[in-house]
Amino acid sequence: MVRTKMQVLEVRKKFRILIFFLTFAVCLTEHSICISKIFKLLEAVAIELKGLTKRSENYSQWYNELVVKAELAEQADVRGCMCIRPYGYAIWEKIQSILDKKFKETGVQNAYFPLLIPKSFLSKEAEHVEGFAKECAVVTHYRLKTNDTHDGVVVDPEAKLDEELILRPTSETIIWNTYKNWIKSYRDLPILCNQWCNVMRWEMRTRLFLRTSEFLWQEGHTAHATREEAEERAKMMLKVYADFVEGVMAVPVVQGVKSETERFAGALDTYTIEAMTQDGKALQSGTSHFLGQNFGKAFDVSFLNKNQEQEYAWATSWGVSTRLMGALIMTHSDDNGLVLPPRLAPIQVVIVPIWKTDEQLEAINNKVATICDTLKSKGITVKYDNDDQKRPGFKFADYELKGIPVRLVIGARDLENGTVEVMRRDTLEKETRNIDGIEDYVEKLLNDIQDNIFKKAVTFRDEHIYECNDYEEFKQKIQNGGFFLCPWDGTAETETKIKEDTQATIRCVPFGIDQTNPGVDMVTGKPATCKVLIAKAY
RNA sequence: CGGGGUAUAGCGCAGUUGGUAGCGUUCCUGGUUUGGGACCAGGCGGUCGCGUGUUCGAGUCACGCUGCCCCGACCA
Repeated sequence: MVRTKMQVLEVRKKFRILIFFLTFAVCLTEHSICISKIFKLLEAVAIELKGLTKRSENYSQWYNELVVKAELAEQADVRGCMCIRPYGYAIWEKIQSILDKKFKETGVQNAYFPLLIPKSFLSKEAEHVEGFAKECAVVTHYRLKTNDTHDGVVVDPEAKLDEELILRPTSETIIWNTYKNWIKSYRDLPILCNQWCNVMRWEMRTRLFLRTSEFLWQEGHTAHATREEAEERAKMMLKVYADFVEGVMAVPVVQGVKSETERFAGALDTYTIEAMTQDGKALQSGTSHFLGQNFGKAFDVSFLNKNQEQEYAWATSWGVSTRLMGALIMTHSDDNGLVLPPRLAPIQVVIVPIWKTDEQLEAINNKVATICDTLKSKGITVKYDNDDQKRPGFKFADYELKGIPVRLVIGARDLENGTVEVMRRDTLEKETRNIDGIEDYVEKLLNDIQDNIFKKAVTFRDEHIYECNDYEEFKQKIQNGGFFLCPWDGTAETETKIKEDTQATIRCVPFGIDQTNPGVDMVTGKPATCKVLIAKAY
């Protein structure tokens, strides 16, 4: 990180204190002022100057610090839960509004189903309960009683529930229990519902946005008269996700289908999009499930088809969560902080004035007012920060940390020359341009940034996808991250062995690759059924 | 659930053989500043996680409890 003048002054101050201590230490050697203290102070000086941890030093720590320092989210004082701060939530709201529109364009309607689900519902689909039981939080009582001293101290719950409730880990059960009442005839189908909500999964280990006990998501649940229609819907929604994640978030993904062991509990097929993080791991960013008739049978949802036959309804479900925020961060951001794609940035352009006198500020204010109006008329969100409580250098660093795509700086000097300084966040390149027509330039620049960060991410991903047929070579190379395209014999045993040996898992059977003659399995040497994508995952 | 660590000002930390708590930062006030995270001066802010015990006296010692973090198990 570039050391600023002010930081240098700060170091000098710290060293003055240090030298003071050292002098003291020399004077009082017989009293043995601890050398370790001096080292501790040195360490403190180093930490203070470091700012954000570098990605190359500790990727995991860099991520955690960035989420907090960019004011996206923080750990709540509740086990495994997070508080999403206004800036982070603004990004989520943009994700929501754009996706919501895309869903509706395919005929989906929004609805809402309860947070609490009777425990017995979960048990109705055998595989489903197997997959989720361990992650369920259970409501066993209602009404707390306070203690006898009436000092407001809440003690034990008083009334036990006859039937315990679970907090939804996902809503297939309550929704299909409801669909039973909605579906009598093929004329009632399809039903295409989505809900934006929270779910709760009692995870052992959590990380902000990537895995939290409570998280926000959308879950779509559709019911269809035919198998073909349901399968088509599941694939259609995966395409909606992939188009959104690549087109709006500028995050490239690999699309594919999950292996049997990795697929959703209760699904016949799980389609997935897998993003690659900068440390070469896979991040499952969205899934779409073809559920067959499993939930139709479990909840007795049947209808009279066109041939006058009673038939169980066919189902899909599909979801993306606040985990997308993690994918966003781990694809684009750098050692200076967040890098946001313009199409998702809550603020796309920030304008910082630099002035000495009130007259100068007023002149800049007037000039900026017209620029802001023109930008807004182009649909660009712009923030003018003439707060005189903060110095320009502070603002520069802060807006870089927050990932604002474009920064304009206008000072008294620029007013005289008719210029403006333009900085793009993705490359941190600065240039001075004529202030006339700057709005058109900014509009073009935003598009350039969107394209550039996507291309950069695609290049990075493609450089880290390897074809591999040799298990020894694989075991060695996978330790440095990356996606590996390998022939697989289709057995769960092989999958387990790979996981035990390397911690890597089969992410998917990717679409769009040649599967004729997949070769022989690199672990067992048996004929392969297909080539699969293997990676370590978040 | 097992192993380890930790708990002192909003945040990050120091606190020696037990003697009544301090540093940095944040925040507030005033002034000087403002083209890359300002400086100087002054000020506010803590029943030291909770409980019991030992002691004339506990942040410090003992015992118990609780929260959080790390490692493992777990993770559609």
